[in-house]
Amino acid sequence: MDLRNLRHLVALSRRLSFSRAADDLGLSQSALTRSIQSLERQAGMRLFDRGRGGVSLTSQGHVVVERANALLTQADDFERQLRHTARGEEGRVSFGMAPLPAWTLLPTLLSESLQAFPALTNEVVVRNVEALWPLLLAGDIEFFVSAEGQAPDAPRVRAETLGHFPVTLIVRAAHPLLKEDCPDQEFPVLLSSRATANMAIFDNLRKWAAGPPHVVEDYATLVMLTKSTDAIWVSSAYSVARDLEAKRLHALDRLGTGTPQSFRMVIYSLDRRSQSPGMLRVKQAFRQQIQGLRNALSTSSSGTR
Amino acid sequence: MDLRNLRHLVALSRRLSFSRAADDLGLSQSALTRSIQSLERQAGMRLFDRGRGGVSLTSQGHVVVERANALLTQADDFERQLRHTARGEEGRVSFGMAPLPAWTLLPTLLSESLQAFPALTNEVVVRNVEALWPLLLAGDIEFFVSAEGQAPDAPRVRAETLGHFPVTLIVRAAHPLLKEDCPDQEFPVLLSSRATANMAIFDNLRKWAAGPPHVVEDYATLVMLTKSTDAIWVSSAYSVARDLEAKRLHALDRLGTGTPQSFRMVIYSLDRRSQSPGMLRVKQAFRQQIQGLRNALSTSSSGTR
DNA sequence: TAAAAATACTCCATAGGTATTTTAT
DNA sequence: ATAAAATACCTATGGAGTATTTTTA
Repeated sequence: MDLRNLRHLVALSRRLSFSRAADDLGLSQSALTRSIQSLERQAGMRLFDRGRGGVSLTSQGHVVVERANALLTQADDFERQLRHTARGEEGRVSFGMAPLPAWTLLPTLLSESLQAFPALTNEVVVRNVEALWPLLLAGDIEFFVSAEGQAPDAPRVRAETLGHFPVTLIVRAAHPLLKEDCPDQEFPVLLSSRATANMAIFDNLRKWAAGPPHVVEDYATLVMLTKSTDAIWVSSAYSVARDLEAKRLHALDRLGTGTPQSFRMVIYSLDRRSQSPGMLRVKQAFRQQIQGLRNALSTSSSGTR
Repeated sequence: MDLRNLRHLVALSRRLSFSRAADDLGLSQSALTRSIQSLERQAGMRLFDRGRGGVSLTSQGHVVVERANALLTQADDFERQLRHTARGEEGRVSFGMAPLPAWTLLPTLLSESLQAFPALTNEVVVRNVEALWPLLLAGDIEFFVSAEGQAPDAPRVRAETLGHFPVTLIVRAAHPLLKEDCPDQEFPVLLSSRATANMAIFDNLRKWAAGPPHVVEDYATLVMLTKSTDAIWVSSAYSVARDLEAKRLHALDRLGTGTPQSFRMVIYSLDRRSQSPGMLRVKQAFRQQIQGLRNALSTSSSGTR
């Protein structure tokens, strides 16, 4: 059953004239005649009565046209949904996020997605990197976003850079270290991930750090702690852009030369799996967001000249 | 959007192997490969991930396959309904019947139709011939069945013979005329149609008839009258086969030579309209029924030898 | 007789087949 | 190295166009 013939059928049923209907369809009259003939042959019955005074539907024709219309409607729906799916505006995206990128990027992404593409189902898992790898390898998630780190060596993994996050030491407003005449003094250190504990930055921190860093995965808690104590939070300015802007938190310019000023935010996926349109959309959205953060921060810092 | 491609899609989604699926479809592996490629090109996205360990659906593929399945199901339904409609097992038949054929043929036809083809809607109008012609010409009914008569000359009409009905004079059991020694006596005459009043038979009846015939269109009334009075009913043995068989009514063998012994039962339709499968089915059913009546009556009359 | 549908023919796009090459484990 | 998918090349079916004939009111 060729849908093309059915489209011809309904066109003819509307116009009740081969010439006019053919015109509507952008076909020649003869082509339409043969198409309908072929359809009638397949159907095994006459669908139209031809006469000088035009064309009329037979009683069976009426029934068939109605059903053909229903079928064509569903076929059109299918094609439209197909286009949406191809654009990642429909369907499902399952992915993972490490806490820092989740806190930084997820709220904006989801609020945009929910209102722009209500038909797209987002399934997001927020875990630490160690927990995300097995999910990726098992195929439970299509990709995940985290700071660059070492991949398990077994599988073929595709790692694509989303952008660079500045490494920032964050302290509360009116923190002792913000004063010019700060006495040498030790402060507790907060981290969101154990992985960060091995970075070169941390060695540099030893000067003011009080003992081993506290690792807390929950961002809300970290923000609250940093605001209410003298702890130094090793994070990224991007993750608290709002609070920095409002001067509720401050960036400490004491990373020390020779230590990396930023880290790479990476999207990990299995290279044998193709990337879904939804994933491509998410990837692009994250890159734009990071670009936006970079611009916002550079203008605000140059704004305080 | 070609349904063929979608069938290939679902076949592949079931087998998850191009070779196997192609085999299922009666296609070569290369043809299936190209078909899926073409589909993916049209869709603008990958639907399958190919790997040595077989083939797997992408997340979008899953969604698309589900919808394709729904669409194909409806397409199959469409085709099945099309076949039914073509066989007259579904759809609608609108037709008319004159009282005599309606009484004789309709109950059997409808009871068979209702149980065998519940999806076929029957719309039957029972009127006298004069009332049926305008309905036919207006297109309200597709055909009607009545005894042969003169058609209005205006339109092109197709008249097809369904069979021959015997003309029968019918009287009650123990009617005076059934006795050997019946005295010359006059009896009232019953007709179901004014049209019959002009037939040659009626002249012959003058011998025993009492005045002009009574024309009654309602068959139940006619049967009741005939059974309870000495009236002579000019009808057909076919219309009261049951009562004749049970000897509640009797056929009077006094038509007289030279008068027609039977009349033609005809199905009238407009020759510019094609005949619907439903009409063809009804026509055939009527012919079979008339054939059956002929056999039943000839064996019963020969059975009383 | 004139308007509309049906046919005759031609062309070409494409689905499909066979044979072969590429790919991934 | 091998099994499976992708490609190359060819054929044939049928959808569509132009020109013409047939039909019918």
